[in-house]
Amino acid sequence: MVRVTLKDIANEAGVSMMTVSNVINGNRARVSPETIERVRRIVAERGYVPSASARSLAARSSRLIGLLVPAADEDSLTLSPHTGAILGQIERALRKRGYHLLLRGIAHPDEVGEALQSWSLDGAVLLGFLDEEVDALDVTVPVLAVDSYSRNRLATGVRSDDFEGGRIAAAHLLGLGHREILFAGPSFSDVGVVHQRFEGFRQAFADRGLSWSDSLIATVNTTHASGRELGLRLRADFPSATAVFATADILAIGVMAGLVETGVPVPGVVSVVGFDDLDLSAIVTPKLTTVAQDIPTKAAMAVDLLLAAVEKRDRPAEPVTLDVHLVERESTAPR
Amino acid sequence: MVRVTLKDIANEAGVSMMTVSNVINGNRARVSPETIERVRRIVAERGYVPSASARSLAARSSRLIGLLVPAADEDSLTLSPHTGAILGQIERALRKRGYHLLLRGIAHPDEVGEALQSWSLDGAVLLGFLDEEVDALDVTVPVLAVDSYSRNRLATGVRSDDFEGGRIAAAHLLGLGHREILFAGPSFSDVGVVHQRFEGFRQAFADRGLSWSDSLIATVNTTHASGRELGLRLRADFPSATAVFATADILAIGVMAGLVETGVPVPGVVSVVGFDDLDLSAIVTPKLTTVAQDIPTKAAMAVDLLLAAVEKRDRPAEPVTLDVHLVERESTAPR
DNA sequence: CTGAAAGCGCTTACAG
DNA sequence: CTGAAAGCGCTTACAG
Repeated sequence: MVRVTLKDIANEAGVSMMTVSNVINGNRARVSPETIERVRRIVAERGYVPSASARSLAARSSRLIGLLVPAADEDSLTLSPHTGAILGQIERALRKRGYHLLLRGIAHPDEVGEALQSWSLDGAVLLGFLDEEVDALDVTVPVLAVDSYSRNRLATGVRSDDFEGGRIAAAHLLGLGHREILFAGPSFSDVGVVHQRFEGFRQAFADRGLSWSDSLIATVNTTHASGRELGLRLRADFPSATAVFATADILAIGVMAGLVETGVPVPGVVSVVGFDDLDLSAIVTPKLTTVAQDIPTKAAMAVDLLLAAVEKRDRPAEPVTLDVHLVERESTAPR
Repeated sequence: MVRVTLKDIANEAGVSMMTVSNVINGNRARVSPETIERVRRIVAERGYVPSASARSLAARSSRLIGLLVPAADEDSLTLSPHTGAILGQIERALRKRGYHLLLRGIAHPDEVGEALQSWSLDGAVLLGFLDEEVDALDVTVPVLAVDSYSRNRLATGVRSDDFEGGRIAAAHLLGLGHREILFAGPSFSDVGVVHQRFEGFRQAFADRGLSWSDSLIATVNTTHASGRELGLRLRADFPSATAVFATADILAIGVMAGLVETGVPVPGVVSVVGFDDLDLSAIVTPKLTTVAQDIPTKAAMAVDLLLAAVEKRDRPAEPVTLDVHLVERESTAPR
């Protein structure tokens, strides 16, 4: 099986390779309509597919975008439900614009540069990296970090309005009469997203002239398992808490599971609010009240901003912040 | 920013490009230890990263594997929880073996060939295609279809023991005293996986010398929403049914939701068994009894078989079938 | 153990 | 509107 090449098409059409190239790349102004027609027909007949590697070697552009996701050394990709949801959307947006997607797990930050260079990627979307990792990035092509608050000028961020999300979550619970509200999430010295949600959370107290006891913080991983553990020991460790704001749905769902296991009804005794609005969150019992992010828009925006930078051969534009809203379901009740 | 090339390294090391190439590709036998050492050092110092497109143009191999997933025209990828789980594992297995992954949504079957040719992919994993689509495939590089029973010699299949899975699901329900068991799944004229599960399901009845009324089939999509709809109308449409075997967990969970919404307790009045053992299935209420597939092994096996074929420049080996087992949780009870 | 030459399949200026 | 030449950064035989 030998490959059909530009030269084959050119020979058969009786024109130069250049002309075929122009037809294929849609430089219509440079070729006569009849030639275009003839070349098109032969391309279709012969089933010619241009070689992307030859093209990317000769041109400056590969039309390949990396989707880079952290991958602990021995582990598979961190494909949380949230990551999975955004991934599918990104592939689609890219495909519609004629780009291909290289999916790559990153075990060590240095691999980012290697991944970019190796395939001459035109750009990359970073999904799930810590701000400090994004800060340290030194890249030569446009890069876009999802859910990042990094100040690195080489990587634009796209994220939801995490501050506002934290604020409305707390405001909702405060409105229901709760005052002792536990903030549960990963350590946020290094995760801007969580930090923002925390600041918004506190703002809601301030807005009401209330103070919030900072002993009501639980530092946990963003997993169902560690949420469950927290739920199991909640009454022991935080006896005064009547409500929990968890920084991710999967975590909130774990907390509910742990609570219920120890006989604490949700929302009867403890109310729980999450963040994300996963599909899952409307399925569990009780259905989770949560701060909804617009994931399709986030993915579309990420691709738009990144490709704008790629196509202008420019650095990415300003960061973008997307609206969030509260979805009230069954996991919260008046105190 | 100009790229560091083979030639730069060769010049600096005072050797030919060929020698550098040999060092980089680990042809150690062809270069003296001192030269290797010197070249290695310079490569590290200069941060040289080989150009994958140049390499794949010159060599026969791109070390790029496609992960092809159906994508309805207007939709994003069909990234079900099951697909998402397997995807992360595949990326990891490939990365460990020095391959890169191109993720591509396929809107029309013809795009498979185009995707393979465009980037000179060394091979591809097909995830979630119908058997009839795999049947029609005419490819020139090794291809591996996950969950396929296609007879296409050009595409090897890897799947769980779906027949056995259907059998143990039904045997479990029969053992609990159920006799009127609904089979709920997608139309299986074209999906071998579902067909196999159905045959196993019936086998369990035959094993006990029982007959099964084939009016107890519900054809539904594999989504939570259509499961819920089935749950809502279950008592009306199938009044005799005391148990449901759904061919996917996400579907089973939807059925439970619909049932509970109409006041039918699970497993009090109706028992439900799923298939997959998603993370989700241990989280929902009641926790789902299901047939567990070994997804990490399925992914690893897919990659192993595919790369064996790629590296031998051969067609894929024989199809592989993986064991399944029943995970008893809370959604089933004696009749 | 090491190297000079040809070539992979395209695109990019530059001419006409 | 069309083309001949050079070159992108590698690897593959083939020599020595």
